[in-house]
Amino acid sequence: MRNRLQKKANDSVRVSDVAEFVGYSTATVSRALNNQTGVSREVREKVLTASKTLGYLPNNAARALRQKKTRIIGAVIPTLNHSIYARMVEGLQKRLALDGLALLHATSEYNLETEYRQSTMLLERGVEGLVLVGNEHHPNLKNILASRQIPYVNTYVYSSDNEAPCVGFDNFEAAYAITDFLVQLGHSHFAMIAGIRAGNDRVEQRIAGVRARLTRSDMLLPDDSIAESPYTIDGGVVAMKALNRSTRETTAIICGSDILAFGALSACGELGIQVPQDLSIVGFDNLEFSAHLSPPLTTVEVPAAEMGATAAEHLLNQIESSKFQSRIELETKIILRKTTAPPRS
Amino acid sequence: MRNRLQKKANDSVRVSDVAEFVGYSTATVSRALNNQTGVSREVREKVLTASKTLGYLPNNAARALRQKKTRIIGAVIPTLNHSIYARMVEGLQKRLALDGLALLHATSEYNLETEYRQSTMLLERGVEGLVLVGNEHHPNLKNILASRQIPYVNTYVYSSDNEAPCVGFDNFEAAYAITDFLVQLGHSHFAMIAGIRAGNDRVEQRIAGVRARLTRSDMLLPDDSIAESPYTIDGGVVAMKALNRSTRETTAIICGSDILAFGALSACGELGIQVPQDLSIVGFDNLEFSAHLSPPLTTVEVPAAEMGATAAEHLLNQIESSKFQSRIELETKIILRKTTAPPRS
DNA sequence: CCCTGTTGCGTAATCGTTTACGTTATGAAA
DNA sequence: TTTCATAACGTAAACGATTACGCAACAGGG
Repeated sequence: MRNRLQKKANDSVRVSDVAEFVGYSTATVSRALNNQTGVSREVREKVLTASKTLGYLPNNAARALRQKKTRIIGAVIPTLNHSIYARMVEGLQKRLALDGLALLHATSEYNLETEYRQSTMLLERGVEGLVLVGNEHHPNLKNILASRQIPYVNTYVYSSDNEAPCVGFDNFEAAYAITDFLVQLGHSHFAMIAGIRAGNDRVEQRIAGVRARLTRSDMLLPDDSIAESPYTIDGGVVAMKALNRSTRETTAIICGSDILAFGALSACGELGIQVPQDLSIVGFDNLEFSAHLSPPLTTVEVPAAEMGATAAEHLLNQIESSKFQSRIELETKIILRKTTAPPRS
Repeated sequence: MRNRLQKKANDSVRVSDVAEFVGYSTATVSRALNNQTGVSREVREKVLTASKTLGYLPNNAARALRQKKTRIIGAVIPTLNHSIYARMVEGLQKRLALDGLALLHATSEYNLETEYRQSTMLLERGVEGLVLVGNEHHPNLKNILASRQIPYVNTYVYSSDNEAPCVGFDNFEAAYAITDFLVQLGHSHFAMIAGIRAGNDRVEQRIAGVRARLTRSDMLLPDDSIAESPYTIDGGVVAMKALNRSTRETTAIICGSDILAFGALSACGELGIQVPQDLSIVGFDNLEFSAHLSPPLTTVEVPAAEMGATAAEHLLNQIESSKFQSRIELETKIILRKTTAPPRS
């Protein structure tokens, strides 16, 4: 018995083995396993139990070759180290799993060249769709995706006139809104701690959003009150100290990420700057720790996991129905906490 | 010309297309592309440039089917939301990419049943190796991996007598060491804020390590001074408050993660407990924020990215050379900062 | 009784590579 | 000159699934 059931460990059991075992053809077995029509209930059940007992697992490569479907989606994100992206990837992966798709991902390190290389690598792997971050990509990428008719979606970005398919929020508007909130509080001298602008269009859009709101009230955001900084706490610390030296009349600082705001807050502690009495600070992302900073951080909530799930559905729609909503906007929300107050006097 | 080069967008270019283009057989083209011997330099270069201009990308499914190699590694981790795992996954993926392998991963949510399901899903995808977290798994998992001869490695765990292949650190020893450090400082009344024990052997091992060190000095860690808590900041807050009610003579708290320590520290602020004067607190992981807490957190550094890279190499060795070091120990290190001090009087 | 449609199943082609095996040409050795 | 490696290439058979097509058997309508 054991002899009969247990094949040589190395070569696994194929549909032909199952077919032989139940005494039907591979065609019937295949139809039974993929529950297609044309198989009697009786035979189908035989096949199912036989494949259980034999320990059959389908060979995905063969299936993919024949069907021209890998059931794999790709994603290229800046980094997993940033929890905002990790959460998106997790949301993406879980949503895809519901439809039996898997996720292959790679990191770009905020570098468009790297993003391009990783994307082609994923294409070689046969991904049926691609999730990217931002609107700005290597010029060849769009072409190669178009020529192979690979659906893709840009995440973390949205605007009503966006050329490419996108799932995300309007960075300009979000920045505009949080700036508006600070202006309403009475602030008139602003600074920003932004991320690195090169290869990151979201940073540019947020800067533009802040500027637009300030301009409306005849205020300015001069270049020297924008600190570019990598997305690390230390980066926020350094940027805050630099701004403190160069622009002393500032009463409100808008950070491009809660990570940077954390650093800024930490630097304020060192510098003896009282938040929010001397200085209001806002962040972006609403990370877990943000509610627990002292004082708790006012910030903009970004629905990262939902964005991943929505991106997944976006691609699924593109693949299956070919009629789909190209641009999907997700809500951001200002989370009011304790790092903001009207400016002194 | 454009007519000649541009195929119908839908069906992509195959090696037969390249072969036809250069006037050689598919065998030669294949050999040239995979730079094997038996192709003249001249022809090889023709093939290479032709495949560039035609935009040839190999079909991985066909290759995988023929070679019986998918060049995909799988990983099942508890969650990506926890940066310690995200960092590992990133390290893993990058190391694999160096050898042209891709990573498929799924999350288990600290649930062994889920871990098992996700693992079989990855096996169907044809992963050639599996990265797991911890030593404790679904009883079937070991069997199915053995019967298919799929190499695997348990991460985040190490002991010299570990049955399974592992890459990680000795949780027992690490906990022992940090406890020893606190005992040396003069502490005698301890509490722990641990993670959820169910389905997480690392938590058990750390508790055992703490207990072992205390026992050596005739001290105890009673059950009611261990708070089990999910790995969130809020979880740390709640646990800290509970401990504060039940065990008031405690002078040192060992947290199973910096996340929990963050919450504990935050709760101490609320409760008016001075750290480190009234209470010493230590964490685990050395996350980015830990150096920026107030006071900065004394903790145990865990080399997450290195662990991922090492796990990758471990599997690569298993796959290729079949002789390999089964257990690999990584160093942890106590990071001494400001949340620890001798107990009051 | 014949005709037709449907159900249930089998045969064999197919997906795009890699590769075992053959073949030819070339040069060196005998 | 003959022989024999060796290098460079081609032919065709895999790999393991899915699926187009075909063939019985059977039921129901005429």
